[in-house]
Amino acid sequence: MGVTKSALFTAEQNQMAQFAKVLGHPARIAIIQYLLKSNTCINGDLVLELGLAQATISQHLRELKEIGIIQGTIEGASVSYCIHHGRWIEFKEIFSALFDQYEGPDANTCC
Amino acid sequence: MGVTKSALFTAEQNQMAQFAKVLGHPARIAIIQYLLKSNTCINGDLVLELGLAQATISQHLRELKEIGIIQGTIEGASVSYCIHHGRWIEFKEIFSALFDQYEGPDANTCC
DNA sequence: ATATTATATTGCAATATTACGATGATTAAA
DNA sequence: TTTAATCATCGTAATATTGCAATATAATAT
Repeated sequence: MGVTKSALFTAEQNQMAQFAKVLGHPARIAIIQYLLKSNTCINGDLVLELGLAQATISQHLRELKEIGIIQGTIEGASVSYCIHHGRWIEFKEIFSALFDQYEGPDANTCC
Repeated sequence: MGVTKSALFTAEQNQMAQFAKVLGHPARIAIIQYLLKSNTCINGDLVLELGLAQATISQHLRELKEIGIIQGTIEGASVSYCIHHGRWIEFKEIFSALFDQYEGPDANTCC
């Protein structure tokens, strides 16, 4: 049916999945990496850097913005994007907690 | 066109995106969390826990297995799943590195 | 005012994902 | 051996995602 049954899961599970989903495209990973390196960038920078069409980059930027991991500021005729500090920390902590929860293989019960 | 242009990105970017994509569904987050709590589980456990059909759970387990984050062992008539230690550590480090790369907002250049 | 630059949005085609019933394969129990 | 239990795979319907050309919007420059 193609539609995720979000009602079966907790708000936290849905949020984690939504964030992971946004990172689940190499263009969006590349945009994040570019921002980590350059602090800011505009759509046009990414068009040159990634080799995708302007409309496509704009769409990826929107998804990153919607989940809150980046923010955009109008700067004359262009829009300057950067990492959203608070949101970055928030997701970092959520996923660190997940990763740290793993204790390592249990010799008795592990398959 | 619906097909990701993987050729435009580095192997690392594609790998990170593929892993994030697998985590990008609440059922798969829930499966991971269940495994973190119980060490092992079988398909039937998850059907009861999550409320999705057996075929659907099986499909999600396959995706987690394909990326390597879990492994399955035949245990009589059932299959016992658990976290794949090495792969877990590998992804943990890749994503920790990404998250730690962020230095915080730069007052001069940040938007 | 007009042209230029930069980005967002719309509409569309191709492909991918999600979910599940039905079916098949395998093991254990009766 | 028949039955039940467990899981994977196939086929299919509904929906989502990806990518881009065309167009719209907004700011700046001429």
